[in-house]
Amino acid sequence: MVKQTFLNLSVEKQNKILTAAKEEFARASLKDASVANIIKKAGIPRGSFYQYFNDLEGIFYYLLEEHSKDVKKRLVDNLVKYKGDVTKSFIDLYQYILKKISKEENEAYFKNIFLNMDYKIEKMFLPNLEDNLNEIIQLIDITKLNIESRLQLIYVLEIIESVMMRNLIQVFQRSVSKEKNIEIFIKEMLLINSGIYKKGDN
Amino acid sequence: MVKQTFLNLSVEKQNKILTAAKEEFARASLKDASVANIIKKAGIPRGSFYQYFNDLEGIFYYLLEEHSKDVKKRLVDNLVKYKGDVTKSFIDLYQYILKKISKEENEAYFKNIFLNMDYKIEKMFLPNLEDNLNEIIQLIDITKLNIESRLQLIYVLEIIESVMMRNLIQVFQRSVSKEKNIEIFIKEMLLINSGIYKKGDN
DNA sequence: CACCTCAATGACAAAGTGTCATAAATATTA
DNA sequence: TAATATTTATGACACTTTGTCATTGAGGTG
Repeated sequence: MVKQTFLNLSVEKQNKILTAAKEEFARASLKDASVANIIKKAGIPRGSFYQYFNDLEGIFYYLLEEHSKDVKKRLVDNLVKYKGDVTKSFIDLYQYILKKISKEENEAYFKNIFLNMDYKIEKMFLPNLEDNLNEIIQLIDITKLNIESRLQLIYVLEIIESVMMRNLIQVFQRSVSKEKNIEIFIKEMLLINSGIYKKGDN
Repeated sequence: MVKQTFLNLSVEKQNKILTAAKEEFARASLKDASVANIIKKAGIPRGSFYQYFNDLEGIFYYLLEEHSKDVKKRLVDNLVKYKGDVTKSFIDLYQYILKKISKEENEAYFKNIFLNMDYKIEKMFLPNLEDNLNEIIQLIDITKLNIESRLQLIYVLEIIESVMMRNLIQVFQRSVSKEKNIEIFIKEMLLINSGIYKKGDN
């Protein structure tokens, strides 16, 4: 958890600490990173760190939250732009995230995050369906979807998010080009759209 | 990594250590568990532990491997039993895993695993598609599937595994009964089967 | 018995964690 | 302005854990 003390700090000092933290998380996963390294890089005493955050996780999730907000905003924008088309919105979102995590200055940082992505981090990273459900659901055009209830729409969103996340992780896991990776994601989305079973056989 | 020295030990001694480790991993996640606790519980000196395993992860993944083998066997059995029907095979597999992880004596252990499931653990836990692909693919009846290539079949399997895994995690994350959880998984499988888009609209 | 191989042992250095009492800085009030 | 209250800064400290390593012990073999 971030503490009020940190938020009271000048923006410059905040940034100095956040930058140091990001460097540390670019060097090592949450599991292997250390408070010791962050304070060394930021040039602050140990005690200060613990005035600002509860622990290492605190600053890790604080950093991650920025991206989370950004991703959610893009999804909402997309749903408006594509008039509620879920598939188009998520394919665009996928490309947006991919571009972001591939940026030179972010790559090592996101590599550590994605290769150690657990479901707590995933929940933080993606627009949290449980919290923002209503806002997102309202924007979706359900007339094209093969669903009969709000609950089924949630299932659809969860399936898409699962598939999206796994594909993003594979960016760092497999030696596949960005272009190929997008192609695979789109193909999987199309499979989900049309169904994996032959029509009529079900 | 497990070392040969451990495998040379008597089965009783091996079990004493594995039991202690399982207790520790029932108490805490991989991140929070400690070698110190395992050796205390097992009553072995510190040096011995490091003769048997490289580190904590070593024994963690060694334990997990047992389940991995078991799950893979069940999937193969299912594919035979259900004559290559992917959906039926995975729904049965899902129920099998759910039953196993809900067992009294396993619950705390699996809770820690699933709530801290990252993609490295996931890869270990599930029948590894990359390693066992051929064996599994051969058993699948593709005539019912809406696919045109071997590659698409892999996509289908990956989608199913993603969805399965997320639902398993939610057993421990959400306060939903086992029955309801199975129901949701089945509904999601049916959605994937028939497609999330209305037929003809695509 | 002498030798060899492999297992057992626990002291140790290194590294990190989170806390706490105290000092310093800043804000508030009289 | 001076006194007081609040907030922030600091680093020493106790504690926990890790992985190593030199030494000891046990069992088998020629």
